[in-house]
Amino acid sequence: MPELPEVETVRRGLAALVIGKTIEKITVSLPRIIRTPDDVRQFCMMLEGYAIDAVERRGKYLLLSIGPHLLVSHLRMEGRYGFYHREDPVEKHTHVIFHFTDGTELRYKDVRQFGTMDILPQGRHQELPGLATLGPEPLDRSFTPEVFIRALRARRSGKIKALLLDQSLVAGLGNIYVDEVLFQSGIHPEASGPELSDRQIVALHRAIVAVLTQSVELGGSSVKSYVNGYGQEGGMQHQLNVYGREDQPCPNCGTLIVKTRLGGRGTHFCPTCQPLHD
DNA sequence: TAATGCACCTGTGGGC
DNA sequence: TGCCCACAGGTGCATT
Repeated sequence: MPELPEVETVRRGLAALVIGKTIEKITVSLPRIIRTPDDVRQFCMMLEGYAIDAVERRGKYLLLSIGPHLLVSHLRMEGRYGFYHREDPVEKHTHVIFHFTDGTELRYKDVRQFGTMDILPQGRHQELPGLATLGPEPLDRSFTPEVFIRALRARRSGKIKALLLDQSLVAGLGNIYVDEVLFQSGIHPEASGPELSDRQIVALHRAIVAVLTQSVELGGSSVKSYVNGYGQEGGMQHQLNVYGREDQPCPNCGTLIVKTRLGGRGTHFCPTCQPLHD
C-alpha cells in the first residue's frame, strides 16, 4: 500500500529511469485508470511525441512533467510502475504502457484497478480536487511543530487516527504509518486530536518526521505487493512495531499488540504504551 | 458541518 | 478439492 515513503521511492526510481525519454506511443488496456481527459485517445495524443522532463511527488501523488502537460498519477492500493524493454513479456494486470522511442517501456500495473491518471496543464495542479486540498509535506522544513499544533487545534473534533489519515491535515500518511507514529508517540488511536496536549502533538510531529524519514531511507515498506521501479522490495517492513503484529508482544513492554477497527481501518496499538487517558 | 458508511476492485486465506 | 466469504485499504461520494 503505497504511502509517502513508497511513492517517494518510486519517484526516485522513475526519475533515474525515464527522464529525458520521449514517448512514442501509449497503450491503455483499462480505460478506467484514465480519469481526465474523458477520452483515452485524447489522453494518448496529448502525451505522445513529448519527453518526460521531470518526476516529482506531492503527498501520495506522482507528478510527471511531459511537454506542456502534467501527468498526475495516484497508485492507490496496489498500483506500481515497472521499467521494461519492448521484447519483455507483458505481465498480467498491466493496464497502461508508455512506449519510448528507444525501445524501452514504462508499464503501469494495478491488480485492484484503483489507481488513477489525470492530465492537467502545467502549473494548474490546483484544478485536481485531491491535489488542491493536500496539507503540508511532512518532510518539508515548513512542516514545523507550531504549524502542526495550529492545524490540529483548528479541527473541532475527531479521533487522532482519522485526522492523520485526512490528507488535508498532513499529506502522505496512510494506515500503516499512522499506526506506527501513534505508537512511537505513545498516543491512543481513539484519542481526540484537538484535545491532545502541546507536548503530545510535538511528540507526534517528531514521530511523523522520524518514521517517514527512516522509511524513505529504507526504500519504503513492502507490506503487501509494493516494489519500486526496479522491482525491488523496501526494507521498512522489518522495522514496523505494531502494524501487522496483532497478538505479538510490544517491543517496549511485552504487552500483546491489539488490533481493532477504527473508521473502517484495521488499527494496531499497544494498550499499555498507548493509554486512552493519562 | 461533521461523522459515518459504502463503492470501487482482486487476490488471499480461512472455514466448511 | 472446491466453494463461499471476509478482509485488505486510499479516495470520493452519498447518507445520516
